[in-house]
Amino acid sequence: MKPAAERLLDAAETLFADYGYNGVSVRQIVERARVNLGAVPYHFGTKENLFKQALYRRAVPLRIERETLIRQLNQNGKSPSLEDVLWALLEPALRTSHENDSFRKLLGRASMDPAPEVRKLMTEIYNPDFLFVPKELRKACAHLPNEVFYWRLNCFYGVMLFVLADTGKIQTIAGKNFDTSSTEKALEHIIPFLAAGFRAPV
Amino acid sequence: MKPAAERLLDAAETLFADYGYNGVSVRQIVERARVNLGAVPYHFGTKENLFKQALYRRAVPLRIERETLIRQLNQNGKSPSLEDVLWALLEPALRTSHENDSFRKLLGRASMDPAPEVRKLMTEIYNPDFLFVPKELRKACAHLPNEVFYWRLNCFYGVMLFVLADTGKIQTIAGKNFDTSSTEKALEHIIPFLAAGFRAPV
DNA sequence: GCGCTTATTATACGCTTGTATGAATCGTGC
DNA sequence: GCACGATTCATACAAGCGTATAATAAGCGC
Repeated sequence: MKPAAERLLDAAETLFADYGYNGVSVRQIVERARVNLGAVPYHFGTKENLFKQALYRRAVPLRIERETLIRQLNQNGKSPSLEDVLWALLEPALRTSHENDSFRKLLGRASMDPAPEVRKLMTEIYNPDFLFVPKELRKACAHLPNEVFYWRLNCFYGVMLFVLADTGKIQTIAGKNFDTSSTEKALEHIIPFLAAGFRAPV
Repeated sequence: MKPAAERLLDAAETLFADYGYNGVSVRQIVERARVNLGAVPYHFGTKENLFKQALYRRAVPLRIERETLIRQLNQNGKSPSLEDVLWALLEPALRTSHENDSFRKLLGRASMDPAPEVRKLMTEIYNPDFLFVPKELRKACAHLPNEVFYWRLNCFYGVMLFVLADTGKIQTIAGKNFDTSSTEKALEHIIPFLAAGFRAPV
């Protein structure tokens, strides 16, 4: 059996993803993890820190992988295409997430969670991305005026987060046989959409 | 001074928009509304119903307005352009919302709130849209295969909700002088992006 | 197999939560 | 100006919350 701290992280990941930070109590987490209530103060101190660790456990490696991918793309000599950049930005998140449904949702939903504790953590962990992601996209869209670029970047984030969060809205409309579980298929559809959007005439 | 029930709805709208359903207590709402605690059970019964009424108060008129706009578009004889349909679908939500920041956020964020109570209400109120919105967009994108269309519809919802929710992410990146408060400007940038995405070659 | 660190347990504390209720107050038709 | 329905009020309740802690158990180098 996994150690208690790890089982707590697993349970926290799933529950926070499904019900949000304020929708889950510490007692619900320990019950799912089959762990004593005192284990939370012992291993993590506070609920907020448990949430933070559950997020960091996967988000930090993911961020590093994304940066590595982009670096490789740039090392190839010539400047990468818009599609390549979009792919490098989206693929790690989508793949990690499709290997692990809970974390995909957690990442997507936490990015939109208005709770101050969550917002604080998200800007903390994604401040490096705040500088990195736009910079790479900017290079691939050098011709766009600033204002236009930022509005389109806004659209990019919207699409990315909505796909990650996986609210099931599309299934409700398209029916159960519509499949969103394949990373390749998701990228195959999303990237052309976004690329066309970024390339739209001003 | 406004009656207590209305002030409760106003306070609920703002607070739920900023902190989420589970991030706000009834006591915080009555304090902001300058109303006695007992007024909530008296006028609304439960917290959940207060949330529901705060949502319905503006969401129902908005939905009706959207449907009217689309109907007018179709009455003009020839079938409307993709841009026209996108405009009719987005404009009421964005305008209502820019006249009332709280409700914009509330609508966008509630759409992504994972709390079961919220999900229940959102599908309840937006079931008519679930049939309506896609049908209109589908007509304007008749050439797309089903699977492609639904993935692009997914992107559409992502963009719409992210713009509504207004998380401030773009300001963090683009700086304070980047303005998202103008409805016209928002539509002017979002619609070409989405239209190009829907028109991307398969 | 003793000793010491690390982990787990049961339990308790003070506080906040949503909701309920009976008494006080208000507004208004007569 | 009084009576009566509609509202507002202070207060109470049980349940759940996050966190703390002292006692117990387990792991392990020696």
